[in-house]
Amino acid sequence: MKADDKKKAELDSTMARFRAKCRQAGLRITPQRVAVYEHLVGSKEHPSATRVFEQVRRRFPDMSLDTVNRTLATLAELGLATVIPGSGDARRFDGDLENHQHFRCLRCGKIIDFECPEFENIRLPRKIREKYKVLTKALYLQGICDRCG
Amino acid sequence: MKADDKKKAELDSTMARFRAKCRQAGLRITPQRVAVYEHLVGSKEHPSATRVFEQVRRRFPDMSLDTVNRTLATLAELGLATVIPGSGDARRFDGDLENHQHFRCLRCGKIIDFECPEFENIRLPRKIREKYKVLTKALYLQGICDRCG
DNA sequence: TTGACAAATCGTAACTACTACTATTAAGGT
DNA sequence: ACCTTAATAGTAGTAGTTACGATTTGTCAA
Repeated sequence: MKADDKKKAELDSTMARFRAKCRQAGLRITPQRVAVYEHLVGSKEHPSATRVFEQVRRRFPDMSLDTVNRTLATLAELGLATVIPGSGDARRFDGDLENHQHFRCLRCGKIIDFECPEFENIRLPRKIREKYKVLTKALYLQGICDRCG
Repeated sequence: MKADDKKKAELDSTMARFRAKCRQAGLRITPQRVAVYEHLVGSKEHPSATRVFEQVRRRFPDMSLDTVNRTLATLAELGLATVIPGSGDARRFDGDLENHQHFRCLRCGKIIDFECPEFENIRLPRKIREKYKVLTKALYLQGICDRCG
């Protein structure tokens, strides 16, 4: 199973980076943090904190939702995860650091990844570049997905 | 004061469009709706529902927050207002229908408008255009503003 | 290894944003 | 002016997030 081996190697290096980042920031590597992060990078569903909690709880029955929330916030601060733009519902998280954008279905809430090189290469207006410190730049689409349309 | 006259005329036509849209959708034109909409289009601060409530309450002391929330949702449905992308805090609304984008300061929460023709002319990937029904497209920036930086 | 320290966690409570419900009010057509 | 019914005020309920104290447990150094 070559494909599986490759996946496993990828996960290993991802986890190694996670550990490095934590150590570098003086953060402890707790089983809870590892579990939350592992779940996030292993999931393609862009989960909310509650969703992560439900899933991780199956392996750590007495983990608290607060820990999940704090951990996700920490991961976002470390740059190991991002909060996906939204319009007022529960925060949704993404552990994929590759440059990509999101489409959200207004009916079922599903979030779909896509790439848009044209957007990534865009030049922001001078007024913005010079006056403000831009930390994140996202193209955010909303609409109806194929299953709901 | 020519400038003032022009502003007044603009507001008049904006309110006329509001009335037309309501009538067309079979919605009643209540003082509360008018007050909320007037405040929204007159404000450049991209207010949250609570903020609108606080302001409008000064003229309508017994208006309820629920009405503000419902009205803002209605305005968004009618296409007279938009919900600005965010990362999980209170929804912020915008009554400006001109095509423009938003920068949000992570420190003070201020939202700044800007235009980006390059973005507006962007061509979305085929995969997205063909498979999904895209209803809104936004460029969303986060960072630190000039006053906070 | 063991022990000490401090960070992280659990459990729970508090808080905020938003939504739902019911009785009452009032917009808009006749 | 009246009647119908949508919209509102007031309030209660729900969901998401944050805060706090007591306890646990990584991490480091002896």
